[in-house]
Amino acid sequence: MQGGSGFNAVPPPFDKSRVLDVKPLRSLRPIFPNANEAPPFLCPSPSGPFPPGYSPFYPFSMPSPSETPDVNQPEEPPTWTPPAAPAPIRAFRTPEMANGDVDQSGKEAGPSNSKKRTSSRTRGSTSSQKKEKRSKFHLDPAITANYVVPISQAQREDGTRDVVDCVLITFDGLRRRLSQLEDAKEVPSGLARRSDLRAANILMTKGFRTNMRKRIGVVPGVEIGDIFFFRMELCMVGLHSQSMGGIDWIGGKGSLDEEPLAVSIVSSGYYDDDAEDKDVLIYSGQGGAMTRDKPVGDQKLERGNLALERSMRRANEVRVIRGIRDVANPNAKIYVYDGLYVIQESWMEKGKSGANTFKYKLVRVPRQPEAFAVWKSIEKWKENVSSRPGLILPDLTSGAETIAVSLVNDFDDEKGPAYFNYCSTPKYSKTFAIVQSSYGCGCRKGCTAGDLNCSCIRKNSGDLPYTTNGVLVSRKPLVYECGPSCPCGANCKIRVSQSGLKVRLEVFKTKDRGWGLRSYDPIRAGAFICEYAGEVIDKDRLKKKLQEGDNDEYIFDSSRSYEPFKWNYEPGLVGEEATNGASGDSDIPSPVIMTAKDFGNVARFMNHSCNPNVFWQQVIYEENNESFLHIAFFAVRHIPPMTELTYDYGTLSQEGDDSLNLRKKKCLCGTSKCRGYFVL
DNA sequence: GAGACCTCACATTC
DNA sequence: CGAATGTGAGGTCT
Repeated sequence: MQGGSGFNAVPPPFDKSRVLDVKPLRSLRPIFPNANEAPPFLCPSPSGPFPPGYSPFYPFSMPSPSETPDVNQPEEPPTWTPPAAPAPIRAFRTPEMANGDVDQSGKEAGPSNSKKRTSSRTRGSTSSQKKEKRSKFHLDPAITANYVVPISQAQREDGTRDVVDCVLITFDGLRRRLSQLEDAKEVPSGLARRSDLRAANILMTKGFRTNMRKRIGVVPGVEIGDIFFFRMELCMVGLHSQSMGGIDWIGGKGSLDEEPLAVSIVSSGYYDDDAEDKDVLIYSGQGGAMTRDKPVGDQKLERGNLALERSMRRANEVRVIRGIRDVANPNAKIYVYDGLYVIQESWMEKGKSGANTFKYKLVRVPRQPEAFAVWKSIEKWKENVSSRPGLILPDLTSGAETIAVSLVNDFDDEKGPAYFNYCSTPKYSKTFAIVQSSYGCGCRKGCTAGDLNCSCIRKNSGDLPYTTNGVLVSRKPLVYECGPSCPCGANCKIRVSQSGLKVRLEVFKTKDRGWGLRSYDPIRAGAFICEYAGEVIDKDRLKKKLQEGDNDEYIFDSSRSYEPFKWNYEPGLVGEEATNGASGDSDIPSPVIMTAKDFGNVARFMNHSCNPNVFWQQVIYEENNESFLHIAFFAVRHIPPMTELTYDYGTLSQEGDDSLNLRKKKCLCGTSKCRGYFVL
């Protein structure tokens, strides 16, 4: 995920200047360097003098840069070693098997034997070693044992952007796969529910997590504006390690000289917090709420409440995560990391039920990039498009898409991109129809997961390629969607990419890369964004076009070389040798080349990045009794609103052709993985 | 070290 | 659709 709050062409995915802004705000550096060596608690006056070993408090004095962990250090990408042998997750044990074989699964899980190693009381550098406990779930050992954990011990303690991305992408890949199995009821009931918890449990048991060392302030690799779709995601990247609790803290384990200090809170609306203001949050303490076996009671100054109280006295920063109702899925919440806050005051008041409730007034530390504030602005723009500053056109598609796409320039005076014809689907000439016997499935009521009588599901190797939420489960050489001759209705789960835009997009002027594309809505990993529409041409015509000096900057070419990246949880499908899940695979009838110079859709505005947040996937479905390939774009990871959408344009597979080499351009993606150039 | 306790989840059902 | 409900997880703490 990329930080995504810049209004003005912040080059995602990694705007270093923005992160630099955050750094000085970090104040109290290791308060508890080590539980065993920590000096007794001291509370210096804000203006000093400060006891040795303590940094002064912000804002009275800035911490010295050398004491601030450098979020922007060159990152060591996690080395990714796929398992030696493919281990499909489909191989779940039945409960009977698992119960009869508990010892074996424990043994096979490897690290689980090491739980004696450290006392659970030790904190600091050894804290993560105790975590390698046994999973509660009885999985086929082949799933867990073969899995090489690509997270080093150091990365487990302290993350980087790449490690955080890796953890989240792996988590959601596994979660989607489990969810797919659950939908298909391929797993014994009861084992499959809550794929989020199960995925997190499997990975965390293997030590597949980061930032386990709890800390006050900045969490390396997590950026303000990052979004999460499950509480477990917050745990896995060390942003907030309580799986349910709203307040997370360190210290205070019963000893008097070690007071608890809050590190983070999640405001999700369970208590009546006041979360309307973008910079101020009135947060309720924990406890006292009515549960099944307990009536409403007064809150006590203990646990999280005590930690918040102590953090207020010390003017410590507290990370704030705001839970927001997901408009696309009203049952669910999206968690937005809104940066650091300080607690300005606290009081006790009578809640609705008459019981005493703690209240904390948290105020956002200034000079941080906007996050929640962006959401508030977008809310207004969506109500009334003309309130969007810099708006040129409310809908540049002139109604061709199901959802309007704004054209905005809040950067300079340019009035819009060069003229082109908007078309929402690719223009194929007859010669490109795929010779393929086309036949529909027979599902009258819509295709249901696990129904192997459905020929469309069978074409997708027996899986429904999308989850119930319409999220793509795995990258594949080809995804088969239902077509017009399928009797399933338009609401069929296998009609995701053909049903048009789902998120509110904006074409905007970037600061140095022409026009770009971004979204007002949050986009979760695997969600469909748009397809690539243009005129389909063949290789020869492309070559000729370029030799004639046509300066076409809107080419899509699936036959280029694409940087491999791991997205599916399943090892083997998209492995180290496979490229973009496409080229070189015999499943692909023919490469797809399109130009969107004269005819195209929003996808023509997506810029290149060497570390993109969007990937393409070939999709096929039949139209007018002939099948055509489509290029559909899906989110690599969760993408916060207003983050520029980018994909990898790929590199040329055959070097030496001058007309092609001329199309190399200097890359401005600014990511740590930048190759230095890209190909138009 | 085992287990009780705490908790602003989530999905499903009504 | 909101409320009710059941099954949860990691961390804290005894």
